[in-house]
Amino acid sequence: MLILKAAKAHIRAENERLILEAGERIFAQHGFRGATMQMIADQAGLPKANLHYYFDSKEKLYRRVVEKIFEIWLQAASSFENSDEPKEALKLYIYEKMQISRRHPYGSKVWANEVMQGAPIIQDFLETQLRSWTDGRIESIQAWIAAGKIRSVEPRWVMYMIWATTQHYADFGHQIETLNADAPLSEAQWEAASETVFEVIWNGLAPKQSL
Amino acid sequence: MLILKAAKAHIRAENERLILEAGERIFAQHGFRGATMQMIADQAGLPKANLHYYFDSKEKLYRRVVEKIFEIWLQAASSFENSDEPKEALKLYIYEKMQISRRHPYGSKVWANEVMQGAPIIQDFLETQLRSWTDGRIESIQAWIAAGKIRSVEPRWVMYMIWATTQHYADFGHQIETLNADAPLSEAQWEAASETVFEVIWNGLAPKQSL
DNA sequence: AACACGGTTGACCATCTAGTCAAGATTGTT
DNA sequence: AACAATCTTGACTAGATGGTCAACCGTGTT
Repeated sequence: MLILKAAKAHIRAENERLILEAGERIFAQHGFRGATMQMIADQAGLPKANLHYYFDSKEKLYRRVVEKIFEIWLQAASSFENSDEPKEALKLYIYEKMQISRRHPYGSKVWANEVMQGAPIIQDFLETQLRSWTDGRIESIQAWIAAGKIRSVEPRWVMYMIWATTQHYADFGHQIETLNADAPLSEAQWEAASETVFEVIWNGLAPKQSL
Repeated sequence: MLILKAAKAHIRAENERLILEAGERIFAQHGFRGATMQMIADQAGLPKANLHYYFDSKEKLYRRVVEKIFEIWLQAASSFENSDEPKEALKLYIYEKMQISRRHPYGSKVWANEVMQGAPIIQDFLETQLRSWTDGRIESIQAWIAAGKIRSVEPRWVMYMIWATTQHYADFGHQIETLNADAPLSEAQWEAASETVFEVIWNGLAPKQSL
Protein backbone atom coordinates (compact mmCIF):
# COMPACT_ATOMS: atom_id res chain seq x y z
CA MET A 1 0.00 0.00 0.00
CA LEU A 2 1.22 3.45 -0.84
CA ILE A 3 -0.51 4.63 2.27
CA LEU A 4 2.30 3.05 4.21
CA LYS A 5 4.88 5.19 2.53
CA ALA A 6 3.01 8.28 3.61
CA ALA A 7 2.47 6.90 7.07
CA LYS A 8 6.19 6.48 7.64
CA ALA A 9 7.16 9.63 5.85
CA HIS A 10 7.98 11.38 9.09
CA ILE A 11 10.65 8.80 9.88
CA ARG A 12 12.29 9.46 6.55
CA ALA A 13 11.97 13.21 6.96
CA GLU A 14 13.45 13.15 10.44
CA ASN A 15 16.37 10.91 9.51
CA GLU A 16 17.18 12.84 6.36
CA ARG A 17 17.22 16.00 8.43
CA LEU A 18 19.57 14.43 10.97
CA ILE A 19 21.91 13.22 8.25
CA LEU A 20 21.92 16.49 6.30
CA GLU A 21 22.66 18.42 9.47
CA ALA A 22 25.47 16.09 10.43
CA GLY A 23 26.80 16.19 6.89
CA GLU A 24 26.88 19.97 6.83
CA ARG A 25 28.94 20.01 9.98
CA ILE A 26 31.35 17.24 9.02
CA PHE A 27 31.85 18.42 5.43
CA ALA A 28 32.57 21.91 6.77
CA GLN A 29 35.15 20.67 9.25
CA HIS A 30 36.92 18.20 6.97
CA GLY A 31 36.08 19.00 3.36
CA PHE A 32 34.48 16.53 0.97
CA ARG A 33 37.28 14.01 0.88
CA GLY A 34 38.28 14.51 4.50
CA ALA A 35 34.80 13.74 5.74
CA THR A 36 33.97 10.05 6.07
CA MET A 37 30.55 8.49 6.05
CA GLN A 38 31.41 7.00 9.42
CA MET A 39 32.05 10.44 10.93
CA ILE A 40 28.75 11.70 9.59
CA ALA A 41 26.99 8.59 10.88
CA ASP A 42 28.44 9.07 14.36
CA GLN A 43 27.50 12.75 14.33
CA ALA A 44 23.97 11.85 13.31
CA GLY A 45 23.79 9.00 15.82
CA LEU A 46 22.95 6.41 13.17
CA PRO A 47 24.78 3.39 11.78
CA LYS A 48 26.70 4.04 8.59
CA ALA A 49 24.63 1.64 6.52
CA ASN A 50 21.60 3.73 7.35
CA LEU A 51 23.11 6.72 5.58
CA HIS A 52 23.36 4.73 2.39
CA TYR A 53 19.74 3.74 2.77
CA TYR A 54 18.67 7.39 2.63
CA PHE A 55 21.33 8.75 0.30
CA ASP A 56 22.70 6.64 -2.53
CA SER A 57 26.25 7.90 -2.26
CA LYS A 58 28.52 10.29 -0.42
CA GLU A 59 28.47 12.58 -3.42
CA LYS A 60 24.68 12.72 -3.55
CA LEU A 61 24.52 13.52 0.15
CA TYR A 62 27.09 16.25 -0.36
CA ARG A 63 25.17 17.72 -3.25
CA ARG A 64 22.03 17.87 -1.17
CA VAL A 65 23.94 19.65 1.59
CA VAL A 66 25.32 22.23 -0.84
CA GLU A 67 21.94 22.79 -2.47
CA LYS A 68 20.37 23.46 0.90
CA ILE A 69 23.03 26.04 1.65
CA PHE A 70 22.59 27.72 -1.69
CA GLU A 71 18.91 28.18 -0.95
CA ILE A 72 19.65 29.98 2.31
CA TRP A 73 22.16 32.12 0.45
CA LEU A 74 19.55 33.14 -2.11
CA GLN A 75 16.89 33.75 0.51
CA ALA A 76 18.97 36.55 1.95
CA ALA A 77 18.53 38.11 -1.45
CA SER A 78 15.04 39.22 -0.65
CA SER A 79 16.45 41.76 1.79
CA PHE A 80 17.94 43.46 -1.19
CA GLU A 81 14.56 44.04 -2.76
CA ASN A 82 12.68 45.14 0.33
CA SER A 83 13.51 48.77 -0.16
CA ASP A 84 14.16 51.22 -2.96
CA GLU A 85 16.47 53.24 -0.80
CA PRO A 86 20.02 51.88 -1.10
CA LYS A 87 20.88 52.73 2.48
CA GLU A 88 18.01 50.68 3.81
CA ALA A 89 18.42 47.84 1.29
CA LEU A 90 22.15 47.50 1.94
CA LYS A 91 21.67 47.63 5.68
CA LEU A 92 19.08 44.86 5.58
CA TYR A 93 21.17 42.72 3.26
CA ILE A 94 24.39 43.11 5.21
CA TYR A 95 22.73 42.42 8.54
CA GLU A 96 20.97 39.42 7.04
CA LYS A 97 24.22 38.01 5.69
CA MET A 98 25.99 38.59 9.00
CA GLN A 99 23.16 36.75 10.68
CA ILE A 100 23.61 33.82 8.30
CA SER A 101 27.34 33.75 9.06
CA ARG A 102 26.49 33.55 12.72
CA ARG A 103 23.70 31.00 12.50
CA HIS A 104 24.99 28.83 9.68
CA PRO A 105 28.78 28.90 9.91
CA TYR A 106 29.07 25.30 8.73
CA GLY A 107 27.00 25.90 5.65
CA SER A 108 29.05 28.92 4.66
CA LYS A 109 32.24 26.88 5.00
CA VAL A 110 30.93 24.06 2.86
CA TRP A 111 30.03 26.58 0.20
CA ALA A 112 33.42 28.25 0.39
CA ASN A 113 35.13 24.88 0.15
CA GLU A 114 33.11 23.87 -2.86
CA VAL A 115 33.80 27.12 -4.70
CA MET A 116 37.50 27.14 -3.81
CA GLN A 117 37.87 23.73 -5.38
CA GLY A 118 36.32 25.00 -8.59
CA ALA A 119 32.72 24.05 -7.79
CA PRO A 120 33.09 20.49 -9.11
CA ILE A 121 29.64 19.52 -7.86
CA ILE A 122 27.50 22.63 -8.22
CA GLN A 123 29.01 24.46 -11.19
CA ASP A 124 25.62 24.33 -12.91
CA PHE A 125 24.14 26.33 -10.03
CA LEU A 126 26.75 29.03 -10.41
CA GLU A 127 26.13 29.34 -14.12
CA THR A 128 22.37 29.47 -13.89
CA GLN A 129 20.88 30.59 -10.60
CA LEU A 130 23.78 32.56 -9.15
CA ARG A 131 24.49 34.29 -12.44
CA SER A 132 20.91 35.40 -12.98
CA TRP A 133 20.48 36.45 -9.36
CA THR A 134 23.66 38.50 -9.55
CA ASP A 135 22.61 40.17 -12.78
CA GLY A 136 19.40 41.28 -11.09
CA ARG A 137 21.27 42.77 -8.17
CA ILE A 138 23.66 44.54 -10.48
CA GLU A 139 20.73 46.23 -12.17
CA SER A 140 19.46 47.48 -8.82
CA ILE A 141 22.82 48.99 -8.03
CA GLN A 142 23.07 50.59 -11.44
CA ALA A 143 19.66 52.12 -10.93
CA TRP A 144 20.87 53.67 -7.67
CA ILE A 145 23.87 55.10 -9.46
CA ALA A 146 21.72 56.49 -12.26
CA ALA A 147 19.48 58.11 -9.66
CA GLY A 148 22.52 59.67 -7.98
CA LYS A 149 21.80 57.81 -4.77
CA ILE A 150 25.27 56.28 -4.55
CA ARG A 151 28.62 57.00 -6.14
CA SER A 152 29.48 55.66 -9.53
CA VAL A 153 31.14 52.30 -8.96
CA GLU A 154 31.22 49.00 -10.78
CA PRO A 155 28.38 47.07 -9.11
CA ARG A 156 30.20 43.75 -9.28
CA TRP A 157 33.06 44.87 -7.06
CA VAL A 158 30.54 46.14 -4.52
CA MET A 159 28.65 42.83 -4.47
CA TYR A 160 31.91 40.99 -3.92
CA MET A 161 32.84 43.30 -1.06
CA ILE A 162 29.57 42.57 0.69
CA TRP A 163 29.83 38.83 0.19
CA ALA A 164 33.45 38.78 1.26
CA THR A 165 33.13 40.88 4.38
CA THR A 166 30.05 39.13 5.71
CA GLN A 167 31.00 35.55 4.86
CA HIS A 168 34.44 36.14 6.33
CA TYR A 169 32.86 36.01 9.79
CA ALA A 170 31.76 32.44 9.12
CA ASP A 171 34.57 31.09 6.97
CA PHE A 172 37.37 32.61 9.06
CA GLY A 173 35.49 32.40 12.33
CA HIS A 174 38.22 30.30 13.86
CA GLN A 175 40.85 32.93 13.08
CA ILE A 176 38.61 35.66 14.43
CA GLU A 177 38.06 33.73 17.65
CA THR A 178 41.77 33.13 18.02
CA LEU A 179 42.37 36.87 17.69
CA ASN A 180 39.58 37.45 20.19
CA ALA A 181 41.48 35.70 22.99
CA ASP A 182 40.04 32.34 21.88
CA ALA A 183 36.52 33.47 22.71
CA PRO A 184 33.52 33.49 20.39
CA LEU A 185 32.29 36.96 19.51
CA SER A 186 29.76 38.21 22.02
CA GLU A 187 26.33 39.46 21.12
CA ALA A 188 27.67 43.02 21.35
CA GLN A 189 30.65 42.21 19.17
CA TRP A 190 28.47 40.70 16.46
CA GLU A 191 26.34 43.81 16.55
CA ALA A 192 29.38 46.10 16.41
CA ALA A 193 30.97 44.13 13.58
CA SER A 194 27.75 44.20 11.56
CA GLU A 195 27.40 47.90 12.20
CA THR A 196 30.97 48.61 11.15
CA VAL A 197 30.71 46.56 7.97
CA PHE A 198 27.56 48.42 7.03
CA GLU A 199 28.83 51.86 8.05
CA VAL A 200 32.11 51.59 6.18
CA ILE A 201 30.48 50.27 3.02
CA TRP A 202 27.65 52.77 3.17
CA ASN A 203 29.92 55.74 3.80
CA GLY A 204 32.15 54.39 1.09
CA LEU A 205 29.30 54.38 -1.39
CA ALA A 206 27.22 57.38 -0.37
CA PRO A 207 27.39 60.44 -2.60
CA LYS A 208 29.66 63.14 -1.13
CA GLN A 209 26.96 65.73 -0.55
CA SER A 210 24.73 63.34 1.37
CA LEU A 211 27.21 63.13 4.23
CA MET B 1 82.86 13.69 2.43
CA LEU B 2 80.67 16.59 3.42
CA ILE B 3 81.81 18.39 0.28
CA LEU B 4 79.53 16.11 -1.65
CA LYS B 5 76.52 17.24 0.27
CA ALA B 6 77.23 20.82 -0.68
CA ALA B 7 77.92 19.85 -4.28
CA LYS B 8 74.50 18.30 -4.63
CA ALA B 9 72.68 20.88 -2.56
CA HIS B 10 71.24 22.52 -5.66
CA ILE B 11 69.50 19.26 -6.59
CA ARG B 12 67.81 19.18 -3.22
CA ALA B 13 66.89 22.85 -3.41
CA GLU B 14 65.41 22.50 -6.88
CA ASN B 15 63.40 19.38 -6.07
CA GLU B 16 62.06 20.77 -2.83
CA ARG B 17 60.95 23.85 -4.73
CA LEU B 18 59.20 21.72 -7.35
CA ILE B 19 57.43 19.66 -4.71
CA LEU B 20 56.37 22.64 -2.60
CA GLU B 21 54.98 24.39 -5.66
CA ALA B 22 53.10 21.29 -6.77
CA GLY B 23 51.86 20.76 -3.23
CA GLU B 24 50.54 24.30 -2.98
CA ARG B 25 48.53 23.82 -6.15
CA ILE B 26 47.18 20.37 -5.34
CA PHE B 27 46.38 21.11 -1.69
CA ALA B 28 44.53 24.25 -2.85
CA GLN B 29 42.47 22.36 -5.41
CA HIS B 30 41.63 19.32 -3.28
CA GLY B 31 42.18 20.17 0.38
CA PHE B 32 44.55 18.25 2.63
CA ARG B 33 42.74 14.93 2.58
CA GLY B 34 41.59 15.26 -1.02
CA ALA B 35 45.12 15.75 -2.27
CA THR B 36 47.08 12.55 -2.80
CA MET B 37 50.83 12.20 -2.83
CA GLN B 38 50.47 10.68 -6.30
CA MET B 39 48.74 13.82 -7.62
CA ILE B 40 51.45 16.02 -6.17
CA ALA B 41 54.13 13.74 -7.62
CA ASP B 42 52.55 13.90 -11.07
CA GLN B 43 52.22 17.66 -10.84
CA ALA B 44 55.87 17.94 -9.86
CA GLY B 45 56.93 15.45 -12.51
CA LEU B 46 58.62 13.15 -10.00
CA PRO B 47 57.91 9.61 -8.79
CA LYS B 48 55.93 9.40 -5.59
CA ALA B 49 58.71 7.72 -3.65
CA ASN B 50 60.86 10.74 -4.34
CA LEU B 51 58.47 12.98 -2.43
CA HIS B 52 58.93 10.84 0.65
CA TYR B 53 62.65 11.12 0.22
CA TYR B 54 62.47 14.91 0.60
CA PHE B 55 59.55 15.18 2.98
CA ASP B 56 58.96 12.59 5.66
CA SER B 57 55.19 12.62 5.42
CA LYS B 58 52.23 14.24 3.71
CA GLU B 59 51.57 16.24 6.83
CA LYS B 60 55.10 17.62 7.01
CA LEU B 61 54.95 18.63 3.36
CA TYR B 62 51.63 20.33 4.00
CA ARG B 63 52.99 22.19 6.98
CA ARG B 64 55.89 23.50 4.93
CA VAL B 65 53.47 24.70 2.26
CA VAL B 66 51.33 26.53 4.80
CA GLU B 67 54.36 28.10 6.49
CA LYS B 68 55.57 29.44 3.16
CA ILE B 69 52.19 31.02 2.53
CA PHE B 70 52.08 32.58 5.97
CA GLU B 71 55.39 34.28 5.28
CA ILE B 72 54.07 35.91 2.11
CA TRP B 73 51.01 36.97 4.07
CA LEU B 74 53.15 38.66 6.71
CA GLN B 75 55.43 40.27 4.15
CA ALA B 76 52.51 42.30 2.82
CA ALA B 77 52.43 43.74 6.30
CA SER B 78 55.36 45.99 5.60
CA SER B 79 53.17 48.04 3.28
CA PHE B 80 51.22 48.98 6.32
CA GLU B 81 54.23 50.58 7.95
CA ASN B 82 55.59 52.43 4.94
CA SER B 83 53.59 55.52 5.62
CA ASP B 84 52.20 57.47 8.55
CA GLU B 85 49.33 58.70 6.46
CA PRO B 86 46.44 56.24 6.64
CA LYS B 87 45.31 56.93 3.11
CA GLU B 88 48.69 56.01 1.70
CA ALA B 89 49.28 53.10 4.05
CA LEU B 90 45.88 51.56 3.37
CA LYS B 91 46.25 52.03 -0.36
CA LEU B 92 49.61 50.28 -0.38
CA TYR B 93 48.38 47.44 1.81
CA ILE B 94 45.18 46.85 -0.15
CA TYR B 95 46.95 46.92 -3.50
CA GLU B 96 49.62 44.61 -2.15
CA LYS B 97 47.05 42.13 -0.88
CA MET B 98 45.16 42.24 -4.17
CA GLN B 99 48.43 41.55 -5.91
CA ILE B 100 49.00 38.53 -3.69
CA SER B 101 45.50 37.25 -4.48
CA ARG B 102 46.32 37.55 -8.14
CA ARG B 103 49.80 36.06 -8.03
CA HIS B 104 49.34 33.43 -5.33
CA PRO B 105 45.75 32.24 -5.61
CA TYR B 106 46.67 28.70 -4.62
CA GLY B 107 48.46 29.81 -1.49
CA SER B 108 45.55 31.89 -0.37
CA LYS B 109 43.20 28.95 -0.82
CA VAL B 110 45.39 26.61 1.18
CA TRP B 111 45.43 29.13 3.97
CA ALA B 112 41.67 29.57 3.84
CA ASN B 113 41.18 25.83 3.88
CA GLU B 114 43.45 25.39 6.85
CA VAL B 115 41.74 28.12 8.86
CA MET B 116 38.24 26.94 7.94
CA GLN B 117 39.03 23.52 9.33
CA GLY B 118 40.11 25.09 12.61
CA ALA B 119 43.81 25.43 11.78
CA PRO B 120 44.66 21.90 12.92
CA ILE B 121 48.23 22.20 11.64
CA ILE B 122 49.21 25.82 12.19
CA GLN B 123 47.20 26.86 15.23
CA ASP B 124 50.46 27.81 16.97
CA PHE B 125 51.16 30.35 14.20
CA LEU B 126 47.80 31.99 14.71
CA GLU B 127 48.33 32.28 18.42
CA THR B 128 51.83 33.69 18.25
CA GLN B 129 52.82 35.41 15.02
CA LEU B 130 49.42 36.37 13.65
CA ARG B 131 48.21 37.59 17.04
CA SER B 132 51.21 39.80 17.66
CA TRP B 133 51.23 41.11 14.10
CA THR B 134 47.55 41.98 14.36
CA ASP B 135 48.02 43.72 17.69
CA GLY B 136 50.65 45.93 16.08
CA ARG B 137 48.37 46.89 13.21
CA ILE B 138 45.53 47.63 15.59
CA GLU B 139 47.75 50.09 17.39
CA SER B 140 48.50 51.87 14.12
CA ILE B 141 44.83 52.22 13.38
CA GLN B 142 44.08 53.45 16.88
CA ALA B 143 46.79 56.07 16.48
CA TRP B 144 45.10 57.29 13.29
CA ILE B 145 41.80 57.52 15.13
CA ALA B 146 43.38 59.41 18.01
CA ALA B 147 44.93 61.83 15.51
CA GLY B 148 41.54 62.37 13.89
CA LYS B 149 42.79 61.01 10.59
CA ILE B 150 40.05 58.43 10.27
CA ARG B 151 36.65 57.92 11.87
CA SER B 152 36.33 56.18 15.18
CA VAL B 153 35.90 52.49 14.41
CA GLU B 154 36.93 49.26 16.06
CA PRO B 155 40.24 48.50 14.32
CA ARG B 156 39.64 44.74 14.29
CA TRP B 157 36.56 44.97 12.11
CA VAL B 158 38.47 47.12 9.67
CA MET B 159 41.35 44.65 9.46
CA TYR B 160 38.91 41.83 8.79
CA MET B 161 37.22 43.86 6.06
CA ILE B 162 40.53 44.36 4.29
CA TRP B 163 41.54 40.72 4.61
CA ALA B 164 38.13 39.52 3.50
CA THR B 165 37.71 41.77 0.49
CA THR B 166 41.18 41.23 -0.90
CA GLN B 167 41.48 37.50 -0.24
CA HIS B 168 38.04 36.98 -1.72
CA TYR B 169 39.53 37.56 -5.16
CA ALA B 170 41.77 34.54 -4.67
CA ASP B 171 39.58 32.22 -2.61
CA PHE B 172 36.43 32.82 -4.64
CA GLY B 173 38.24 33.40 -7.91
CA HIS B 174 36.35 30.61 -9.56
CA GLN B 175 33.01 32.16 -8.67
CA ILE B 176 34.20 35.55 -9.86
CA GLU B 177 35.33 34.08 -13.17
CA THR B 178 32.03 32.29 -13.62
CA LEU B 179 30.21 35.59 -13.08
CA ASN B 180 32.64 37.20 -15.53
CA ALA B 181 31.38 35.06 -18.44
CA ASP B 182 33.88 32.35 -17.49
CA ALA B 183 36.82 34.61 -18.23
CA PRO B 184 39.66 35.51 -15.87
CA LEU B 185 39.66 39.13 -14.80
CA SER B 186 41.60 41.29 -17.23
CA GLU B 187 44.42 43.59 -16.24
CA ALA B 188 41.99 46.50 -16.30
CA GLN B 189 39.46 44.62 -14.18
CA TRP B 190 42.05 43.79 -11.54
CA GLU B 191 43.02 47.44 -11.44
CA ALA B 192 39.40 48.56 -11.24
CA ALA B 193 38.58 46.04 -8.51
CA SER B 194 41.62 47.07 -6.46
CA GLU B 195 40.71 50.72 -6.90
CA THR B 196 37.10 50.14 -5.86
CA VAL B 197 38.07 48.13 -2.79
CA PHE B 198 40.42 50.88 -1.74
CA GLU B 199 38.07 53.74 -2.56
CA VAL B 200 35.09 52.30 -0.75
CA ILE B 201 37.09 51.43 2.34
CA TRP B 202 38.91 54.74 2.37
CA ASN B 203 35.78 56.80 1.86
CA GLY B 204 34.16 54.65 4.48
CA LEU B 205 36.87 55.47 6.98
CA ALA B 206 37.80 59.06 6.14
CA PRO B 207 36.62 61.76 8.53
CA LYS B 208 33.58 63.59 7.17
CA GLN B 209 35.26 66.96 6.76
CA SER B 210 38.16 65.58 4.74
CA LEU B 211 35.86 64.69 1.85
C1' DA C 1 89.39 3.16 -12.00
C1' DA C 2 87.42 2.66 -7.59
C1' DC C 3 84.89 4.84 -4.02
C1' DA C 4 81.37 7.02 -1.32
C1' DC C 5 77.48 9.49 -0.89
C1' DG C 6 73.20 11.60 -2.24
C1' DG C 7 69.49 10.82 -5.25
C1' DT C 8 66.02 7.74 -7.84
C1' DT C 9 62.57 4.36 -8.29
C1' DG C 10 59.31 0.19 -8.92
C1' DA C 11 57.23 -2.99 -6.16
C1' DC C 12 55.14 -3.86 -2.07
C1' DC C 13 52.17 -3.59 2.34
C1' DA C 14 48.96 -2.24 5.98
C1' DT C 15 45.18 0.48 6.56
C1' DC C 16 41.23 3.02 5.63
C1' DT C 17 36.80 3.79 3.49
C1' DA C 18 32.68 3.97 0.20
C1' DG C 19 29.49 1.05 -0.84
C1' DT C 20 26.86 -3.71 -0.63
C1' DC C 21 23.93 -7.12 1.17
C1' DA C 22 20.98 -10.16 3.42
C1' DA C 23 18.77 -11.07 7.53
C1' DG C 24 15.96 -9.16 10.86
C1' DA C 25 13.16 -5.51 13.37
C1' DT C 26 9.16 -1.97 13.17
C1' DT C 27 5.05 -0.19 12.04
C1' DG C 28 0.59 0.73 10.12
C1' DT C 29 -3.27 -1.71 7.92
C1' DT C 30 -6.71 -5.25 7.40
C1' DA D 1 -3.12 -12.05 14.25
C1' DA D 2 -1.29 -11.88 9.67
C1' DC D 3 0.53 -8.95 6.12
C1' DA D 4 3.43 -5.90 3.51
C1' DA D 5 6.13 -2.02 3.11
C1' DT D 6 9.71 0.44 5.24
C1' DC D 7 13.52 0.82 8.10
C1' DT D 8 17.76 -1.01 10.57
C1' DT D 9 22.23 -2.89 10.94
C1' DG D 10 26.52 -5.98 11.43
C1' DA D 11 29.49 -8.14 8.42
C1' DC D 12 31.72 -8.01 4.22
C1' DT D 13 34.31 -6.47 -0.23
C1' DA D 14 36.93 -3.99 -3.59
C1' DG D 15 39.72 -0.33 -4.35
C1' DA D 16 42.54 3.56 -3.04
C1' DT D 17 46.37 5.58 -0.62
C1' DG D 18 50.29 6.87 2.69
C1' DG D 19 54.33 5.11 3.55
C1' DT D 20 58.46 1.60 3.19
C1' DC D 21 62.35 -0.62 1.23
C1' DA D 22 66.05 -2.52 -1.20
C1' DA D 23 68.24 -2.27 -5.41
C1' DC D 24 70.08 0.90 -8.52
C1' DC D 25 72.01 5.35 -10.69
C1' DG D 26 75.18 9.67 -11.10
C1' DT D 27 78.67 12.43 -9.87
C1' DG D 28 82.59 14.44 -7.74
C1' DT D 29 86.91 12.93 -5.27
C1' DT D 30 91.01 10.24 -4.60
